[in-house]
Amino acid sequence: MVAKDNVNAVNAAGPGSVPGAMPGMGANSKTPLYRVFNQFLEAKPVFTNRDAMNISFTPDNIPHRSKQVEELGRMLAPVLKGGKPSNIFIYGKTGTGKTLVVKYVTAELEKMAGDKLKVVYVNCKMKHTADTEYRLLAQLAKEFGRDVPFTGLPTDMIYHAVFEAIDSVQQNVILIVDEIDSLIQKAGDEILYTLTRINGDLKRSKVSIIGITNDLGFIDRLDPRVRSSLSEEEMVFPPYNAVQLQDILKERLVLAAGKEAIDGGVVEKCAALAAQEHGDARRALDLLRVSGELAERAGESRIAIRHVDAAQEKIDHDRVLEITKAQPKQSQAILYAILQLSEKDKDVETGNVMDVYNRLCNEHGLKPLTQRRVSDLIAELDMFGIIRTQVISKGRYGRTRVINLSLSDALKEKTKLLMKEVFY
DNA sequence: AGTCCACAGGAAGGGCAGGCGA
DNA sequence: TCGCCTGCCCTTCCTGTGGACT
Repeated sequence: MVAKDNVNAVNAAGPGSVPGAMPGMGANSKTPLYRVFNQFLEAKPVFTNRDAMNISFTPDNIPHRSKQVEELGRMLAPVLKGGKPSNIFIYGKTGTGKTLVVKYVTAELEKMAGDKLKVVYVNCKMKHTADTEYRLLAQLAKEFGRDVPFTGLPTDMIYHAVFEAIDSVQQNVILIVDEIDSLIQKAGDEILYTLTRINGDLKRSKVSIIGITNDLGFIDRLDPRVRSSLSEEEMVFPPYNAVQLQDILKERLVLAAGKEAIDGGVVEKCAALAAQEHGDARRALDLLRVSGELAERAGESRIAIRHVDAAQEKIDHDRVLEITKAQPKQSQAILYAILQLSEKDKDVETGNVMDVYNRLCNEHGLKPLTQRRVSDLIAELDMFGIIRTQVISKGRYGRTRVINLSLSDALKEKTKLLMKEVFY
């Protein structure tokens, strides 16, 4: 194990020395870490501009989204004459360029409008940032220069602080609420009702809302009053096809690395794999970026097809293992129960998961949760994509959830090992 | 057609932690 | 210090569900 070798290297270096330090820093050129760093420094990098491969990077040109860019531009243009644009509701699946286009258009608009416009972006999926009514309001207050505690104040006080802050200067405000469905799921649609009517309480400023979601059925579940005011204008972002994804990747490669950094077929493969997942550009970029990183780590200066295969495996592994590690112990016990049951080739249903879970709790001194709570945690695991569940009726023998693991065999083994580490 | 089962899942609320102002 | 507020995790209670069984 590398970690063990490094510990030995630390001990061997003696007290006060820096393990694997670089030349000029008291380096010991024989330590394994020194060789790792040195190899990295000497290797020709695959990506000369790593930032361009990042999801959050906003390029000057967004391929295959010019229609949406222009349409959104036209909707927001009234700002330039001091008018209030309509509220806009945007939906489309993950990785279809919604956030990118909105950020790009509003940034360009801000350049032209100057002080007359303030754009505020909040992502409601960011845990502990804007995922509840209170936190969203606190985040808004902060954006407008009011410091409020992250908990403790009555909600009406926060509302007041936000209204006052927005109205302190005459301005047009565009409030971008990304992943808006997460907020409504937790906080209800009352907050949207208030926000869409905020202009009635403002004397100097005007606020327009751009709501973004990848839940296509979200708008139908809203209160009709909120629906009509939030979606004065609507935009739909269709998924990219494989050819469009190739263009996106090629454009980013020009900025990040150059065509000489990849073998033929690499871009095509990344695009094809991402196109299988509802045309997700984010997935395509991730695949290419991780492929490049794997190539670099192997000391190679070109990305080959085999790096893409390895990258796909790695992305799935990392995601699942990271989620699993971050789960509370109760959730881990439920997942472990599902893993054990699926190993025995038994029908995995809520009832027998409860049995195994209760046994695990007894063995490990955990206080078992109620069936109601376990049911929610199973639904959560489903949401993370670790398991797939389906509610079925067995007639006289009741209704239940049939649970299947959606992990490859290799990943199942790794997850099982991880669970053993946690519980034994 | 009515009954039954084993849950799913919504609603309400308890208990705790953490923060604020008086 | 105390009362009040929010977030979060959880339980309790309840209604709904849908296909097999009677």
